[in-house]
Amino acid sequence: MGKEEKTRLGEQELELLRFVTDRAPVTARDAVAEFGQSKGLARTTVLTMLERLRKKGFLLREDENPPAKYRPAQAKSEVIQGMIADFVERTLGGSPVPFVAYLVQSKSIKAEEAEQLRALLNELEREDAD
Amino acid sequence: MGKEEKTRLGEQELELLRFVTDRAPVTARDAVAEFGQSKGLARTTVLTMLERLRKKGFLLREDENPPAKYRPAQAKSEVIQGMIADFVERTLGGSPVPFVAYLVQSKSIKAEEAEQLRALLNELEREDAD
DNA sequence: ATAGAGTGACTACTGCTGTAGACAAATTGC
DNA sequence: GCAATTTGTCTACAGCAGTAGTCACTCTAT
Repeated sequence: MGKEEKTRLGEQELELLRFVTDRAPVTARDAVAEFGQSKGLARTTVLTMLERLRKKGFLLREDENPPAKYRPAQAKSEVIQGMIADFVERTLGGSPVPFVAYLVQSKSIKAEEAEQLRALLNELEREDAD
Repeated sequence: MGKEEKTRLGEQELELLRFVTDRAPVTARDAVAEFGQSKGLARTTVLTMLERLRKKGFLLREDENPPAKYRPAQAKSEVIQGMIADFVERTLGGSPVPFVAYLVQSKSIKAEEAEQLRALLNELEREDAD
């Protein structure tokens, strides 16, 4: 995720990126009508953000025929994982422990996720034993 | 964390806040000498950021006698958990699933971290059993 | 042919973040 | 007493994020 390492996304840009990632492919009009309207943003505000995201490399635009269609430059999961990696590195100093502590204390981890984490830890234990 | 809901912190501000949170109480001179120098920042840059963080309510300053000492307005864990909560809400739409997926895929957990994670999961298990 | 609708580019503004010099006042060392 | 050092405030700039109006062009409906 080279581009993201060079630029930062603002709050609103992030949410627009997620919107497009969830709904791709999206026309500007779609984004204006749904994303923009739900946030009370002017048409040109949404257009500007789409263009900035495209210029930053987070969105791609297919515009052989109007209306142009936008989609994320990376698969949805990559977009999200890049953001998480970024957050963990910049805010938590690289350690995921405080994040898990938060999830445990806020009781937002469900049994399935806890199970996945246990499986991961077991696998790491096996690898360390090798 | 009412203040943080009103303002956002930039990257550098965040790291300075973490530095002060880790080392409290900290004089401006400490911050300039350690934080600033490690990042190649001018003295007045660090001073400005300290003052902005104080004005935003993230730092408190005891200045009955020079040199003033800075400390976080909230306990370290609260600062961190507030940021995580913020991130989960804004970037992950409230769901911990993408973070768990990130942990599973990143394979970057250190042994010490794995141990701490195990303890957290054990705690979760105990709570679920109650 | 023309009005209306849709589209995308251009432009511009505010406040914030990151950055840092200049300055005055207080303190310290000689 | 004075120079040097330390401290904190004031000020200012560039670039970015968020915001949005205007305009020209294309397409559509009449």
